[in-house]
Amino acid sequence: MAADEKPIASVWTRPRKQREQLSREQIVSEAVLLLDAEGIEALSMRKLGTRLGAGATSLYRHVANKDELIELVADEVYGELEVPDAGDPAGWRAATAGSAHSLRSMALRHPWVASVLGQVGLAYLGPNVMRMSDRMLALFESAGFALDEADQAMSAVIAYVVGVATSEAAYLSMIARSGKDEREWMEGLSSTVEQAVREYPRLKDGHASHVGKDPAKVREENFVYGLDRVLDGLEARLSAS
Amino acid sequence: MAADEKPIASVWTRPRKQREQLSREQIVSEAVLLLDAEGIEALSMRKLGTRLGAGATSLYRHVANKDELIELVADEVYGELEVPDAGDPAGWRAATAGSAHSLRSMALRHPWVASVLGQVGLAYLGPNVMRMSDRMLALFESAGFALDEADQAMSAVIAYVVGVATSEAAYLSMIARSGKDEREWMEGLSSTVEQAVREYPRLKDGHASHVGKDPAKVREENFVYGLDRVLDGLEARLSAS
DNA sequence: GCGCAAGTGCGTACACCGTGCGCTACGCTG
DNA sequence: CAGCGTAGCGCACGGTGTACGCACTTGCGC
Repeated sequence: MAADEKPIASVWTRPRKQREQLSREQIVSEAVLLLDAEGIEALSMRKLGTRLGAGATSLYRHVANKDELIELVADEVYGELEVPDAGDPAGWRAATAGSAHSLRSMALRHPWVASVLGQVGLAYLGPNVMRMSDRMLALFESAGFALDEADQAMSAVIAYVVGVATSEAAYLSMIARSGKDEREWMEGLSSTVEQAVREYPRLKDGHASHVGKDPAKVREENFVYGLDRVLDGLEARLSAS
Repeated sequence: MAADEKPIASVWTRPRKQREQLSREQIVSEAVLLLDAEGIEALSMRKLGTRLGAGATSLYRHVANKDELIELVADEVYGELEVPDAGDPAGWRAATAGSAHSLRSMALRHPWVASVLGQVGLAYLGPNVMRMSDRMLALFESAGFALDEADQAMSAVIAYVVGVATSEAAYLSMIARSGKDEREWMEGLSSTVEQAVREYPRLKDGHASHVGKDPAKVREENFVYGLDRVLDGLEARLSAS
């Protein structure tokens, strides 16, 4: 022992330099992990800090505040989207449908995105959002839309997908919170539904016609149906000019 | 003074029975007011209680928890929707378009709804939601859709409108938080936008073509464009059978 | 090699949140 | 008048976002 312990203390006791050094990228990607695992309401600066082996307020050196973190995180997952290259005009419809499916499945992979879209806007300045907007716009231009209309057409498709995904994601996270299976959950609620639906024969029949089917498949079919209608409408517009 | 003050005390000093009596309806409608005035992040049980002249925790006698309150509040504003009666099939398109406009303008009147849709789902059991779903379904059935397809068609239209409204509402609340005018805000951001958009000529031109126009009008036109495409797609489907 | 500025992490603190619990006071039924 | 059910409330607990100032490390100019 003896003597001034401070300088010795040794490499081992000293807290590894002064932490491994945080970075914005690290923070954002750990936040995505946390969000995927526990949902939006479980994201707190403290918990995220702990996960990174850092104190709660250390994150503020790299991120202005929680809202900014959420914007970063939202843009991050937009980076997962796959938008095909603009090829021949004939492939336009398939390419657009592919992008739409990619967007939907991203939103279902990260259901918390849906609860964040209403705060964060959709198309704002994040590099990944911009890149994917640009690529989609290229798709529509190559199909024959003039720039202004291409923008409107793209927005329409995105709006449709976001709308579907919002409602699906909300539904799925509700189920996830209950800890049950999608099927179990529907069975558990069926009596309540029956009662609520009593006065509305149309809704009742609608519900009845889904019973017994695979809910995930039904959701997918509904998505495709609407997407086809949107694309039909756009295609008609295209061949009119 | 003198004597046992209790029974006298008089109607005036006595704290008005024991408060005016809260009710679920009162709570919900005051919550809507608060949300409209200050946005979603300003809604707290304490603040809402105070506004109602009640203690914070008194609300829990009428509402299970904050999440349930939010579900109630969401259903409440769905009650503002106007869905025309199902009349002759010819009027189907106009009636649907009317419903869509009604939904969009509700969402812009109450921009917080957008940030709540991702948590609350859309179509779940609230009486107002059910009533409006039923009426819209009637619209599609009277147009000639079979029940199952009517349901898909309705969902498609709603998804589109929700998607547009989500992004518009997020955008508008962002501006509202900044305290600026929509136009001022866009000007304040224009240099940032220009920089972000530098590498993407398509996005750049798209932005450029909007400059100087009335932003609210642009948003409305974009909405109508997409809605027309969706309705075109549905109408085509209808005349094919 | 040294000293200093810039940048990073963290402990503390504050104001606020949702909500469980148990007490009180009222209005109603018998 | 007794008693009971119910509504409101004060308090407390554990959690939140984040401002602030201190301690330390790192990198750069001499």
